[in-house]
Amino acid sequence: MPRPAARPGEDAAATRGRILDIAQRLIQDRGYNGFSYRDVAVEIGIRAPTIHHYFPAKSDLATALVERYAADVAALQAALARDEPRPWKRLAGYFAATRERMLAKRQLCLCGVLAMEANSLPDNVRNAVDRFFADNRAWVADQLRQAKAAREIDFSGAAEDAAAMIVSALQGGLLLSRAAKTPEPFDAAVKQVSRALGF
Amino acid sequence: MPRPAARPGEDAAATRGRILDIAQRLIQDRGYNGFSYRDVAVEIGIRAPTIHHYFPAKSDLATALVERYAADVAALQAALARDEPRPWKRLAGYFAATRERMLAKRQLCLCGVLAMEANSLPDNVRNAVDRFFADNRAWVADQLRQAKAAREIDFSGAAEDAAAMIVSALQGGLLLSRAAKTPEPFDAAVKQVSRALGF
DNA sequence: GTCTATACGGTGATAGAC
DNA sequence: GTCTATCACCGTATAGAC
Repeated sequence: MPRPAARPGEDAAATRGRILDIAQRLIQDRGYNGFSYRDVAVEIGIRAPTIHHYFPAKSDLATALVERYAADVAALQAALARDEPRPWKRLAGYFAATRERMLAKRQLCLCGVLAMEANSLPDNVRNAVDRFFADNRAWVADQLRQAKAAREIDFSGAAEDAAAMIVSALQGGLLLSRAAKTPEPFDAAVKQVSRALGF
Repeated sequence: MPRPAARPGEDAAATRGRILDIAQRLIQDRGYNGFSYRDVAVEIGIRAPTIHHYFPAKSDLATALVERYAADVAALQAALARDEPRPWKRLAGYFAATRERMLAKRQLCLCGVLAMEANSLPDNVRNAVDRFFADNRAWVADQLRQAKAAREIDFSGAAEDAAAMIVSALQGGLLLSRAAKTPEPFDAAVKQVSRALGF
């Protein structure tokens, strides 16, 4: 009789959104193979099979998650490009956003986690993750070129290589910080990257 | 009657070694939560419960694995320090060894994978992984200081920060290369790191 | 040292009632 | 839209025979 909430009329897409939010947090926390529909269900207050109504298979949930996540990051990058005229400041904003969004909650990048587990993931998910990193590298490389042209920063070699190094350092820094249970390794890596670029 | 091999007298510690080898490959491939005793058993040609004879719990296997892996890497670093008088060459050898050992088999660093899954790992395993990265950072920082003192390379800032950046970039590069199914991102990241140091 | 048998819970998924 | 019931596994782990 005393069933808390979220039954019939509770809303339509609201439940779907909650499923995505909780699943994303759980994956960032424990990985794709480390969470179950049941885990998500108990947090919402529904039964596990109900989730199949929104996402028939677990891989459907993962696919939707990566798409939403990639769109969020792309929106952040677009906002930085719109609001911040100095390219080097856009890069700094990107670093800071990575730190805030991920490290404040002691979480890794969703796509970083899924890249690690790529070998046990359906192809469409794996391809979406690959695209995420390719897009990020391209965006970072673009800012690097603009900042260099504006003489705000300096680096030798191709912008694409520098971008690969930067994205790798961010992902790896998150990894080391998780193992160490402190933001120190991530912060040290980002500090050194910034210094190498000259800001 | 036609039982292939590895029965009673097959040897003592040989089976233990095979278990470790196969389990390490599977973890690097699919993660700690992505492999089972059964997977290991079928590859060896024994039954799953037999493995409990060698490693009572799965976490015991993981612990032994991290210890052996850390010892292997430490031995490599010691060999480089012994055989290579130029510190910058030792760093280059460390980068190359990471590339060969991991990327040739399309595998990640064992401790990188376990760091990702740290939240669902027993404390002793997590601590061993943390120690692995701390030791690696310390070794890299040491080579950086020596190479700088010998005027072989140059970098600004603290050697510890640069080491954090380097270890992070290596781990992240492996991650991006797994997603991309090509060594290109790793190679690009390492190329840029080398260039930033001046070799 | 390896086996068979077994316990017991978790997992993704489906069918059908309300 | 959510439930209950149920399925067919798979997972780690233990007990005891050989």
